[in-house]
Amino acid sequence: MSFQKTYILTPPAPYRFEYFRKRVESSSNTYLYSIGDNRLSRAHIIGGRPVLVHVSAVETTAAQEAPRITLDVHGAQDEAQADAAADIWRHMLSVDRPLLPFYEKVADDPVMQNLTAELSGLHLLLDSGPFESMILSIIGQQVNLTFAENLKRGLVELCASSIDVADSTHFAFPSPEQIARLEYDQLRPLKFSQRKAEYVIDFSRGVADGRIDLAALETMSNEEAIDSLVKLRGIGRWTAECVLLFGLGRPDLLPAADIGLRNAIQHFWGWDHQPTELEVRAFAQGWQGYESYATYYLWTALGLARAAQKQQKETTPTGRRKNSKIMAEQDKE
DNA sequence: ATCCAGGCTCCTG
DNA sequence: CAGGAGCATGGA
Repeated sequence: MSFQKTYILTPPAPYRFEYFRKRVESSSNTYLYSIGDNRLSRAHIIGGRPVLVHVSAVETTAAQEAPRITLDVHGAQDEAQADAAADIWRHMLSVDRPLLPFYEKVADDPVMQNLTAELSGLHLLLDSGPFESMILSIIGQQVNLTFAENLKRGLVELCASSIDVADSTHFAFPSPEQIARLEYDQLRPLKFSQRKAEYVIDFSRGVADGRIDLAALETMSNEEAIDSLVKLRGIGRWTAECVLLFGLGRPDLLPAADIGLRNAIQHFWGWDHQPTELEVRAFAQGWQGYESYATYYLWTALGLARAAQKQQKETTPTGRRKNSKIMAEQDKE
């Protein structure tokens, strides 16, 4: 007895859905997303019940034409629940955020102009909301990405709701209540440090019992929201900024201390040193209103440049041990 | 082996 | 109050 509804999204051009698929694949988010031949699937828990969303897109090769994105929502109890799932996806895919104003804003900088042309149609691809974003960001603190994925998968499989469809299991990201019910000792065997277990569970308990009001972040300025978040144990500025960018989708967030952003500025503008946080702030004056986008494009471009470098190194081998393993790893990127 | 990962807290001097 | 150890593990 379940409700099914299909939504067609037609975001403003330029929009390339391909970037979303690649991002999901490269971050090996297999604990949340399953990748089929022509679609992505993910479960969400809404109103205490899990629903399943299949996402597919028809892309044209014309740069100025946007894709038609289809959302198939299964297992909802009623139309309101299905609509809520569709809203989450509109948010995650940034379909209501045209890119052209950003491109125009940075058009007078040749480096940025080059990047926006290269990555035309790349949108901010977000987490489902501030709670998920916070938990993922806390887990991602300090540790390498592979290890972080193991922790995330372990947490999700430990406490999340799931939907079984055709012998595959789709886990929804756990609700605050589901994580709040855990004890620290349950996360230790998953290789969480004691601290990390405390940060994740304590934050969830705060949200679950109402001490932490994530909805209130919506009406705050970036600085107000960051100030309120960093008061919480385990949450520093970097983590708060991640939540504003990837959880709330703020367009104008500048993570000026971020090592990736500083590396990117040094790399693409040919600085002889890594810019300081202060230098980043001065440098970013020209991005005003679109700092998140500029940052996101620079992270992406630097990632691609690094991958290309790696590939280059690979094609001029000096020794060829473990060839097959290295190839397999490259395929993921 | 050693050092660092898209940090942060807590302890020390 | 700056500076540094410690966290848990994987990859270079």
